[in-house]
Parts: sequence; structure tokens; C-alpha cells
Amino acid sequence: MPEDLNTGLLLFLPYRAMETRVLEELAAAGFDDLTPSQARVFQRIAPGGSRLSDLARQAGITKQSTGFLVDQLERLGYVRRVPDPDDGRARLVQIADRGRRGVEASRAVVARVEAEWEAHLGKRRMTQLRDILADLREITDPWR
Amino acid sequence: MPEDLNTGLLLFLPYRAMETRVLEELAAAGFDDLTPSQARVFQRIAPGGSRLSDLARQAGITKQSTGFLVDQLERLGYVRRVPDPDDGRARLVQIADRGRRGVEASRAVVARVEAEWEAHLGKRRMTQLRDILADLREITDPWR
DNA sequence: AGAAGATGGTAAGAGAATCTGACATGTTTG
DNA sequence: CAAACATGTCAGATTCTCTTACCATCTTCT
Repeated sequence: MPEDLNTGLLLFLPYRAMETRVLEELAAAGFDDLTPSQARVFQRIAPGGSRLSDLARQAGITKQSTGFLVDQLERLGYVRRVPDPDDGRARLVQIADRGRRGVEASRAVVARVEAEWEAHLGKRRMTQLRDILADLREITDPWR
Repeated sequence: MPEDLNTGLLLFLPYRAMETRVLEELAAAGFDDLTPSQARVFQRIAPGGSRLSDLARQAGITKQSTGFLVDQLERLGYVRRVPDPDDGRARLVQIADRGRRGVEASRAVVARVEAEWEAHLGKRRMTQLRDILADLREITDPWR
């Protein structure tokens, strides 16, 4: 079949492959209580912690849904909430101990998958891919 | 912030942007009864029709979930089900009239968004992006 | 041909994820 | 200060997805 897939779908396939691999290998490493939705929120927490609204915007879901998922992550020990020193209304969602270990484990999986992709594409094209995507981000990331 | 996003997230951002744009502009054009989940299944129907199981595999969800969404698409007039002449067990999900018009409308939106991307990236890098993604598909598409 | 297994699809019920609307509280701005 | 805005929560409904179980048909093997 002559390939004429739209670029959106073409982007989706490797994205989904990466997500699946990370979740699978994380589960095998003992982090088997994470759901895809929880992970999608979790992965966006900034080093010093993030506000709920920011996480919601980045994940593209409502604050309510985000709160629902953060509650679960908190109960599972992946994150904690602390008051935001700069804003009395806000709280910061920070990565807790179990979360920290999860981040390390997932970083390893991501590196492995990226290495596989690079082995298939070649170093040069893998770099091109990342460059182009980073550039595209400027007009497709509603967040930053 | 130094940009070190993992490639999965970098892929996700433009994918999501494309999906959002298509759904928004489709809604504005009168196709306001489509949900994202329905659209994700619908967009994978092959020209001559597809089997439910194939759609399920491609979308990465169960046959039951797919059936649930196809039921809705059928009720909304986007698809119809006909017996598969080659297999008495199977039925083909085919695009119906309203679906056909939706396909045309969405094709136009996709073309517009791709043009915007190309204007930002330049023709050369847009082509490179598509080439690389098509290549990456060989090891990340569980379907074909 | 007949049995065993694989494949296509549906049914029922439960759980997860998401949304809308309303609200309390704190912050920023005119 | 008052008005507008932002942060987060609560309550309730809806949508989406999964698991388990099942039936019908097709394919393969003996």
C-alpha cells in the first residue's frame, strides 16, 4: 500500500511505542501500580515541583482530572504536595521517594529505546529528528 | 530551562496539536458530534472498509472498546457495517455518507496544518521529518 | 471427514479517566 | 478598596476502556 499517512499519525506511532515500552519495563521493574494517565501527568513535574494548574495545562486536561490523578500518585508515594511559598492559594506537586526511583528507572528505559531508534535510523538522522521536533515545538506546544 | 525533553514527549506535542486542530475545525464545520476516541478509530478505516479487530489492533485498544465506538459512529451516520464477503464471521466497517464528507473536511485541515509546519520548518526539513518518521515506523508500528 | 484450535465479533459489568458547574480562598490590578 | 482573576476542591454525570465469558465461523491437523 502506498504510504500516505498524515503526519499526525506518523508522529503518534513512535510516541505510542515509547510510552508502551516505558510503562511495560517500569512495571517489570516493580513500578506496576502506574497507569498511563498517571504517568502522563507525572512525567511533567518540574525538578522543583509544579503547580496543579500547570500540570493540567501541559497534559491538556482539566484541573479536576489532574487533581484526581495527583491524588492517586500521592497515595502511591510517587509525589507529595507542599504549600507554594510564593502563592498562598497554590501547592507544589513534588516528586517523592518512590517517584524519584521511578524517574531513574524510566530514564534508563527511554535511553534504551532511543538507542534502538538511533541504531535503526543512524546517528545523523536521529539528531535531525530531535532537532526538527524541538523546532516544531515552538509552534505546537501550547504550554511553553 | 535547558531543553532535554525525551523524544517521546517531543513526538507527542505536535501529534496532539494536530489532533486538536483537526477536531476543532471539524467541529466548526458542523462535525461537532465526533469525540477524540471516535475519531482515532475512524481515521484508520481503510478505503474499502476494515474489520473491527484490525481497527482495534491499530488503535491499540480492545475489540470491545472498538465495537463500542463503532456503534456510536454508526448511529451518527459516519460508518456502516456490511458482511465481509470473504469471511462469514466478519463484518466490514465502511465509511458512510456523513463519514465521507468528514474525511474530506479533515483532509483539508490536515493539509492546512502541514502547510503551517512546512512554513515554519522549511520545505527541506519538513520532508526530512516525514521521511525519518516513515522509516521509524518500521520498528515502532505494531500493526504493519 | 472430524476434532481442535484460532479468529471475528458480541454481551455484561466494573473501573478508570474525563468533563461541566459551582464554590471557597488567595492574588493582582484598576 | 473593589473588581477581576487565578488556584484548587467538591459533587455528579458521562465517556472510555478493560476483564471475563460466550457464540459463530474458519483453518489446520490427523
